[in-house]
Amino acid sequence: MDTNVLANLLFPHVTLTPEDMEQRFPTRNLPEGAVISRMAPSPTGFVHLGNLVQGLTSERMCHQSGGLLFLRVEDTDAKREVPGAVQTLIEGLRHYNINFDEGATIDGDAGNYGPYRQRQRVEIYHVYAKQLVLQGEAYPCFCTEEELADIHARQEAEKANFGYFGKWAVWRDRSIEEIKAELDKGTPYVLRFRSTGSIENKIKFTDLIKGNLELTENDIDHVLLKSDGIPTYHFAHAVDDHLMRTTHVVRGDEWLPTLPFHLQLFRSLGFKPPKYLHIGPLMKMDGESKRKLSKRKDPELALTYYRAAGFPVQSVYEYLMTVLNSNFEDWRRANPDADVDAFKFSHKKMNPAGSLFDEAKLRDVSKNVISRMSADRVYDEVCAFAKDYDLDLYRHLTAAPDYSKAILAIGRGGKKPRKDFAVWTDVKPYLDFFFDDWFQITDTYPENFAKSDIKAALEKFKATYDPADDSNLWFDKIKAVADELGFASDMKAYRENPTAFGGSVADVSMFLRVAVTGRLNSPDMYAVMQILGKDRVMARIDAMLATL
RNA sequence: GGCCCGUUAGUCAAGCGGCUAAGACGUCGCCCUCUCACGGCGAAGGCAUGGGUUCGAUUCCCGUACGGGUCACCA
Repeated sequence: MDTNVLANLLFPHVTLTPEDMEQRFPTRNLPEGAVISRMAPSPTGFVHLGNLVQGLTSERMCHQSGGLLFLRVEDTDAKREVPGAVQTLIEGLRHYNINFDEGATIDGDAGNYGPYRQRQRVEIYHVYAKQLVLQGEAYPCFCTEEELADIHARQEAEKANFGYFGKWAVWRDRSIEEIKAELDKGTPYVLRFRSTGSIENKIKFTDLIKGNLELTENDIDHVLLKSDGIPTYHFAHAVDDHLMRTTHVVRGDEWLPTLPFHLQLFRSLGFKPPKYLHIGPLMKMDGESKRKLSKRKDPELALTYYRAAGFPVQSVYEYLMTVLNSNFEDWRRANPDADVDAFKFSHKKMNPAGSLFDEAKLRDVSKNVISRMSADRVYDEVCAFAKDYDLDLYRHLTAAPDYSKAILAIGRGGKKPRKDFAVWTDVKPYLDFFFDDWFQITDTYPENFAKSDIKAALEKFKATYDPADDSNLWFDKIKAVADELGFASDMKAYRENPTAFGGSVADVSMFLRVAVTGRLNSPDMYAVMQILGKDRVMARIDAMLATL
């Protein structure tokens, strides 16, 4: 067959050539070793952990190598497109420190290698589609959906491999006349790749994460252009990543099975393939077994889930880093205050297998992250969270910012900061007793203490409490109260001979704690009283006394 | 079913032919000038399995099992 005739029949409007494209999108002028990579999501409006894992890897590799990261919107499937998705995506990723140097923006494009939305690149794809037809490596296929389903059914019956190949590839070797006849009728068609591969052959391939792989050649005549003229992912991937001069493709390892096809495409098009990093999936426990996190079943896959659950952005970010680069945790311990950007990310530290998503670990990372924040920062973040998810908390905090910050500053800073919060929803139960309208007695005294002792302790403390005292003097006074009651003021002595005393200074403290905070547990009582102020402390003790 | 990837404790993981097989989370126990939160110390717990190669295999090769992925005009 004269491929020239076919090419002009299918693409009469295409006058540009691959050479024109090369000139329009020249090789980028970047230093040796600079990584050029991209995020190429479809605009479904659903930003998930998988996106973030991939994006983080790309972003780190690009920006640590002096390269650049761009955003390309894979909107070739119009059915899945959600309005506003690009904005959601860009903003979501920006939260996580993923910023693009180039590519699609909320309302357009930025950069010289665009357009960055695939549906706007149709004429570019057609240049190469025509080229492949000319080379005899692509042909039209007029099969209907039903015919393809029938082929699949017959393959199933014959226990044959699935797919459009070999004898099943019914349009592969039709005459130009037959093709023209269908074209004249206006029958819709797709453009297929004419694969010369065989499943008898293996190809060797080195993935930057998985290492050396041995894959079976592709023998399927995959679709290049859909019947609406829009390319499939595969074809767009080859054309775009070549023209946009991508050096590294980071993607989920669900793409591994189609990699041989992609490699074929690059070769047929005369492109040098990029380096690939195929990341294992994030899994979760489902009963007894693991499985890949799924969009439909697992709400925790969505980034919005973590925001609603109250995880700081930085916590999710650092958790993901620990999953991606196993030495991140060690680095963080050694550099607790360093900016995360200072960590040297390496694809060599990435695990070839999938990882189980571990919320307990996330919580631990988060506690550490939050413990390193200043009180002001915590205040700001909690307010931002509460504004959307807990208005009551928001109002309390914003009505008394200095008071709130003082509370949040307890045990913060220093070498061994408190780690009370993993998520922002932990904040309210931690500090609610500081606010009079929330304060209530939730814990009660153990039965084995006489009310008279409790009463005496509270009264004695009241008589001597002076907020001007430093913490040592404050505590000495409590010890004195203990002594007067016949309680041990020295814990060591008490532990050695508990029966010799009515109780200990710890118990006296507990009497005060319940009266003042309403609970058996609280942060340091000295700090608590300092923040509450003498009036509140006295009022609460009086209220407790009234019940005894 | 075909093809592919993976497999070190409950989880995340170091390890890259010779080690009593790191560390972290979780669990449990003990300690720590008032509880809690920290912090410290300690414990339980592991190289899926069978063959090779080798003086020697967690490490290399093959099989098996198990887990995962993929076989669309979705990405």
